[in-house]
Amino acid sequence: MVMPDALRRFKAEVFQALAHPTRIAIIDLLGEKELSAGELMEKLGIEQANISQHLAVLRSRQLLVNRKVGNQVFYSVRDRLLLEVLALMRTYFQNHLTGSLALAREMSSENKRMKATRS
Amino acid sequence: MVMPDALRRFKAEVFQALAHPTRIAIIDLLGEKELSAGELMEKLGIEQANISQHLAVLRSRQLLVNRKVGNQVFYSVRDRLLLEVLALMRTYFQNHLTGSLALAREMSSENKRMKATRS
DNA sequence: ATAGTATATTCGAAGTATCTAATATTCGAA
DNA sequence: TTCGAATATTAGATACTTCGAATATACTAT
Repeated sequence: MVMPDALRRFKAEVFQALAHPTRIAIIDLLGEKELSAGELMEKLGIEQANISQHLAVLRSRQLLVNRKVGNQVFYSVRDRLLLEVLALMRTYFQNHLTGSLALAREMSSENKRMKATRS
Repeated sequence: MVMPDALRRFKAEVFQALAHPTRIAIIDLLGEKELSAGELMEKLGIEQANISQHLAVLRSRQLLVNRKVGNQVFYSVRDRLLLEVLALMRTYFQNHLTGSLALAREMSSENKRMKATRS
């Protein structure tokens, strides 16, 4: 029996939300601790409007929640289960990165550092 | 320290591959057993060219492998870890589906059946 | 009230994804 | 070798995503 289409669309939307390097970086950072939009902007070194747009995507798919404190808006991951999914994916990526040759070349110098750190 | 950009792009590509309802359906079906392109086409009821294109996406990101048997091409999931990721996501979706109101409405009749089946 | 800071939204250009229809390739059987 | 079946690729139309620039909103402090 085939999964209901509505559920497949829902899943696809969540994956779609994760399908951008900047948004992956955002979720990884927020997995450690809550951060304001401005702090994220600083850490990622991208335009204010751009991060705001990416946050809007993650909000609209309900991967993030936010709370206002005065002038600032602090974001965090809505459900830590999502972080477990990402952790599992990390294992997956480690299994297959070396098979991805063009990438391996591009990353040869960053490789050792990476293995020592969390992602 | 921020994750290297090349790695973030690689991850994003994998999520991108999962970011389509038809492709999610394909992976779910192949999680049970190897199937030919034609069998997938039949089960999903979509155009031949279309499924072939979706299979090409999944192949190019190396989520699937294939073997030829005469005229046919059989596909299977390359790494079962990916299926574990999808299984975890199922739990995630169950936690949040009910919060997604428009969807809940759309699915009200399929709901009980769904909980009884694997997805 | 006004100015300043933090964040969100809108707009338009450029790029990417998706679909169908048409065509190409590959293989086995007659 | 030609035919038919299974699959892949290409082409072109349409829809979606992404970006930076400009503008809007919301809140604080003066």
